[in-house]
Formats: sequence, structure tokens, C-alpha cells
Amino acid sequence: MNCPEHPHGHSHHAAGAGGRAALPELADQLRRKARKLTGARQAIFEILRRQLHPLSNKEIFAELPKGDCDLATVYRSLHLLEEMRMVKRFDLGDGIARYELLAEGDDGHHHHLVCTRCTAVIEIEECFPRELEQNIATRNGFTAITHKLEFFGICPRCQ
Amino acid sequence: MNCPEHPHGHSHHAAGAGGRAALPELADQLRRKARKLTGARQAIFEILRRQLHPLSNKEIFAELPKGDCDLATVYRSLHLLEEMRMVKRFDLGDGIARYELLAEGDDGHHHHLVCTRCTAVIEIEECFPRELEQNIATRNGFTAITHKLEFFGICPRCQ
DNA sequence: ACCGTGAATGCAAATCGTTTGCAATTAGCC
DNA sequence: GGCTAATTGCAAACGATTTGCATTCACGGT
Ligand SMILES: [Mn+2]
Ligand SMILES: [Mn+2]
Ligand SMILES: [Zn+2]
Ligand SMILES: [Zn+2]
Repeated sequence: MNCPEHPHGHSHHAAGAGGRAALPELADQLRRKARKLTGARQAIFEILRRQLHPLSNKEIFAELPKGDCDLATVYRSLHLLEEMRMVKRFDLGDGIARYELLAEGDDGHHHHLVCTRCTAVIEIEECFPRELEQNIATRNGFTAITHKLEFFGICPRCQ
Repeated sequence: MNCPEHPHGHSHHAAGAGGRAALPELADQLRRKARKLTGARQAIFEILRRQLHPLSNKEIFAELPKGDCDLATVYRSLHLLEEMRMVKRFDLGDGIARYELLAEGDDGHHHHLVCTRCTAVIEIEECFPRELEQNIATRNGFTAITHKLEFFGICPRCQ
């Protein structure tokens, strides 16, 4: 791990829910903002916790025990989780929002490799070189610079 | 210019329409595919030709002499131009398709720096390092790999 | 210049992901 | 248990984009 954007060096790609926040943290964060720990939120949280790759609202909704909650509630829950910095939103090129649960203190910045045939997703450690990015910022007088970066190709199974 | 994805080294960022295709080429390409050179297509083409930065369908539509053509026609024209590889589509982070006219033979691969406050756009020469990308492809057994990359920050005027 | 024909267009309706208004329900605190 | 703000379901609204269809048009051949 030498991605310049991950100075703390935690890998957010451990299998399963390794490193990801657990229920108690969700409860904490919610209480702190006077928000309620509802069944829907717990269920959504647990689904994200099991996932290694970003999930769309619809995918999360599909995982939910049917009738458990409305799709609109899924959207609202993810907005809340994002605002609480417990999930990070990604766009894997199709304009559909997808979310990944974050480990506490991790800003979640990272990238993906997506198969354009089967939509398989692979987590990527590499990041755009920090000093190149700094050049860009300096040369143009920009501050608070960051980037979105996703890779596309054809996976072994689809070739 | 040393972007690994631009081996021919033409700058597609020259001011004005420098390097960009001209009308006759549009006419050629169209004839070659038995498509018609209509007023709407010429007008749209000319608007893109004057532009240094990517334009959305709505922006193009707004530039068009009012009543000149329907918004649906703008969408259809850009699909056609894209299929003819005369424009390249970008997504600058807001999920809205934007298009830039290409120079002949240029695949148009490049990136932008976008101000998150005023949406100003700057053309960027840097590209994700080729050998890093190759590592990613090889390690995961992917072929035909490419990437989408856009930078975001706060421009000098907005700071 | 005139025709025939497939291509292109305007218009309105449809699509898709997402958001929102509102009345009914519920979690958290006393 | 009761109060109250937060949350939810539901349906309608949204904005970007696409599409069906009847009409119009560009252009190669006459
Ligand atoms: Mn990821
Ligand atoms: Mn550009
Ligand atoms: Zn990065
Ligand atoms: Zn690049």
C-alpha cells in the first residue's frame, strides 16, 4: 500500500467486513445527530457491511427482505449515511450511484476496474500520483484538488 | 506533451478550432455512411468547433438559433457524431453528457479540472501513467484497458 | 428540374434513476 | 405511557435522455 491518498495505510479491501464499521458505530453516529436507529437503516447497513464492492440503491433494495422498506427509504438512508461519512458514493461509468461502507476515519478514496462486458468490479489500490496531481493544482491555481478515476477493460472470463 | 495515451503528440487543446475537423470532413464522413448533411447537423458541428471545452446537449441547444431544431435532434446528432468518432463524450461528475469535437485521427482521450464552485473547466494534459495502468491490467488479466479520470477543486476566482 | 426513397425531424409520450410532498407511523426521551 | 421530532410509504414530480410515429427532407438517379 503506497497510495499517496491513504497516508494511514489501512487497506479497505480486506475480505468480508474486515475493517468496516459495525452496528454499534452506526448507533453512536446516529444518536450523536439525533437521528433514529431504525430497522431499515440497520438492514441496509448490514447489507453494505457484507459487500466488497459498491452497491446501487436498487441492488441494496433487492437484497432487503422483501417489503422490509420502500426504495425511497433506501435512497434516503444512503444520503444520510453519506452525510455521516459512513459510506462513499461511486459512479462506475453508468451514471448510477453506488455505495461502499467506509472504515472509521477512512475517507474511502480509491478506484475500480470494471469489466465493460459483464460489469464485474475489482478494487484497485493504485491512485493517481500525488505529485502529478499537485502539479496540476499549482499550475492552475486550484486548491482542495481531488480526482475521480475508474478503469475499464475486459475481464479474463469475458475475453 | 508526453501523455502516454497520445503517441502522435497532437495537442487537442489549441485555442479556437485549431486542429479540429472542419465542415468538409463532416460532409465526407456523412456521405460515406449514407447519412445526410442537414442544417441542424452543420449548426451543431459549428458550435462544437468553436468550443474549447465539452458542451452538454442543452448547452448546444441553447447556442442554436432558437427554433432551429428540436432538443431531441441535438441528442440524436451527438449520438451520430459519437458513433462516427467525431466527438468524444465526457462526464464531468454531474451525470450530464458533454461532448468535445475531435481532431481527425485523435481518439480524444484526455482529462479535465473542474471547479466545484463555479463549474469552470480546464483542459488537462496529464494522464494516468501508462505503466501503472499496464500493471493493473496484467495483474487482473484484463485486456483493452482504459480509464476515465477527472480532477476537481476550487479555482482561483472562487477561493 | 423532378422523383422516389430512405434518412431525419418535430412532437409528445415514455423511460430511468432519483427526489419530494404529505399524511400516517415510530423511535427516543421524559 | 405519552410527547414530539424523525422516519416511512406512497404516489407524484423530477431532469436527462430515449423513442414511436407521422411528416418532411436530402440526395442519388432520372
Ligand atoms: Mn471499492
Ligand atoms: Mn476537453
Ligand atoms: Zn486516487
Ligand atoms: Zn488518461
